[in-house]
Amino acid sequence: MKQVTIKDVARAAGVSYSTVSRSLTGSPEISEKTRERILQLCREMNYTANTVARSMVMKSTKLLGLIVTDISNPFMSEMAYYIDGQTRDRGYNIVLCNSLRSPEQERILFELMISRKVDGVILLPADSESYRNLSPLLGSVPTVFVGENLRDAPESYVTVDNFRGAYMGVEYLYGLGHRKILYFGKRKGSTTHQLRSEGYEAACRDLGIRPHYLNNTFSSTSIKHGYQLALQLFSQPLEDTAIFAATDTNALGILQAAEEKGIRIPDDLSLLGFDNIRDSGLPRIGLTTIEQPRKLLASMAVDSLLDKIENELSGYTHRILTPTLVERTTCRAVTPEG
Amino acid sequence: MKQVTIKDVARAAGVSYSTVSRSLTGSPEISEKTRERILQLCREMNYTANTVARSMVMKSTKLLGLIVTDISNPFMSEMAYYIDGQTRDRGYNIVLCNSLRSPEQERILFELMISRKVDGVILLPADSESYRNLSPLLGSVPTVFVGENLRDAPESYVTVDNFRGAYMGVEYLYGLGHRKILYFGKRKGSTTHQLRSEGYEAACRDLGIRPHYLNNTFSSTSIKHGYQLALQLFSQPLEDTAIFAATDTNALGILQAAEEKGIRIPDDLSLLGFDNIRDSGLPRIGLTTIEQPRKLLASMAVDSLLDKIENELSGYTHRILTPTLVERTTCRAVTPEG
DNA sequence: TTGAAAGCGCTAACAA
DNA sequence: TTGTTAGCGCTTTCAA
Repeated sequence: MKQVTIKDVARAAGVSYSTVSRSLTGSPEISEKTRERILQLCREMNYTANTVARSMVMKSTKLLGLIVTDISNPFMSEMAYYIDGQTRDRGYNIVLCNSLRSPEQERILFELMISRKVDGVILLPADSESYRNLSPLLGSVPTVFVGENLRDAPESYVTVDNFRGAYMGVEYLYGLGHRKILYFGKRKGSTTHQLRSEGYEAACRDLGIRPHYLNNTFSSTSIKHGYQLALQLFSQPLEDTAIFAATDTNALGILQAAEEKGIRIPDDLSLLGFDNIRDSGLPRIGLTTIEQPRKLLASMAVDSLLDKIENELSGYTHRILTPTLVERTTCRAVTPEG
Repeated sequence: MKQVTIKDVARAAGVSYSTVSRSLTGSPEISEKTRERILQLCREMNYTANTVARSMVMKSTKLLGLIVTDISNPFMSEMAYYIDGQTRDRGYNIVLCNSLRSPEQERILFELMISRKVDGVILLPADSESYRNLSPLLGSVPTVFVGENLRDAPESYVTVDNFRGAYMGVEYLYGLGHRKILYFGKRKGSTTHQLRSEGYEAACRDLGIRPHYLNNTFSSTSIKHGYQLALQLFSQPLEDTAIFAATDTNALGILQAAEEKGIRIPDDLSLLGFDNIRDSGLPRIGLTTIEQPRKLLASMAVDSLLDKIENELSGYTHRILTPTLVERTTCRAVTPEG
């Protein structure tokens, strides 16, 4: 597949190749007449500038690395959608990689992005250790972490206020009359989940009800894991009137187990999720949940990153967004006992 | 962000920079001793080769363009997941773009991929005209189309046998006793949909039942559109005992409308989808559907493309996979009338 | 086994 | 306004 280069165009036009370059880059130091003529010729010859060569001299690839744990996860793919939309307008393209939640893979990918000379990377981290694992590399490329609270780490991140989200969730359930609320899927190894369970606990304490947990013995969340855990839970009589699931995927698993066990939701049991993934809004599911504002999360991440890149800012920004409650059909009011 | 280059390493090692290059590329014409020493030094200096510069001279970026209509669509994101997995093993990375189903955007993106000098592109086309629109550019980069039947066009594609899938669907419903089967969401402007409705019609003819359609007046498919269309349908008494939806997203919309109208599925009406998107397997949904084998589709696409690239094959391949029926809970047996 | 040098396709500083 | 030229960081002949 023979490619036509700037030299071929120059030869055909009978000018030097810097003149062609000037026409292409929109340089002012060239006559409008010549530019028109050259541009026309480029079209005729089917010439498109070689971005790789341009990147070399410009020291900018206009490429952004996007490292997610798993693009087939609806939360991630929606984020990718928004991120692509908002960066392409600004002349960037996305190099997509899946870390598969492996810290090892994640490090390899991060190094790969560095050697590919991407202008920046947006990272949806594999776990709560990602920041620590990657920190020796963070000086090599502008980076923003998404969805993980890095507390006061000196690196940009944007996330949702998971503590507050969980707190709100408990308040909502309490307002509906629930006094026995189980937190389902508590999980180690993730700041996000740490904060969610802390928010739950704080709210319980403030409202004078007893916090209690069903721990997630799996290290990741998926519908299947939620289902297995819930099956276990439903094998004994349940005292609780409401379950607060750590994630929507967990909640979906609970839904499935409940259906099999003949437990009606919300009639017998209220269910509240966290994330508001796309699936949750589907007919027949209608999961009430705490929403992470994905579009906003994406645009904040993009803004932070491009600021860093384009203004050569060397600082960092932390943005914590407040989640909102999306009421659907899995929670109902009950009369508080006692 | 100062980057260390091959020259810095060479200087530090007291060798010429071609020696460093040889250590890195695994060239045989270098002593094992020197290589070890250099490699060690690279690690110490935190040096990673500049892929952009390498691409220039190698005339290969090890980058593949992936153009989808919308990565937030679960079908596409799963494809992306598999494609990434199978290409990264082979040293490639993916540049992801969304065409938003706009032929105009799609052409711009395709040109962008050409100027980025990707080694190949995998295209999930915006519509049935994509091949024609893009054909002037197809000579510039190895390409494979996914999910659209290009008939006998001289370009690689991999797709599912949509005709056969629809035919199988009708046979299944017929076997369950259904004689009045509505095809829901017939749509123009897509070979895929053309073939599906042809398969439906052929099966009806062969089985001696009357084909009839509810046309999709929207040009794209989404849950919302399916919902609106179904609402319209359910506003009058329905003769049919089964609906064959052109896509799972349509079927999901039907599910929602049915729920609102108090039509029980499958008790009052059987529903069959097409695609088997992830959502369809969710608890409480359990849509019976014709499955497109996504993982296989992805690996065939990757194989076709990499064959073309790595073996500099100038021909093309057509691969049409047979779909399978996934039985879940939205279809039930009825006693045929008459 | 190693070094010197050309060249990949482009941009931009400098000259004309 | 245009041309000449250096150089971006690398791989790969060709010589030594």
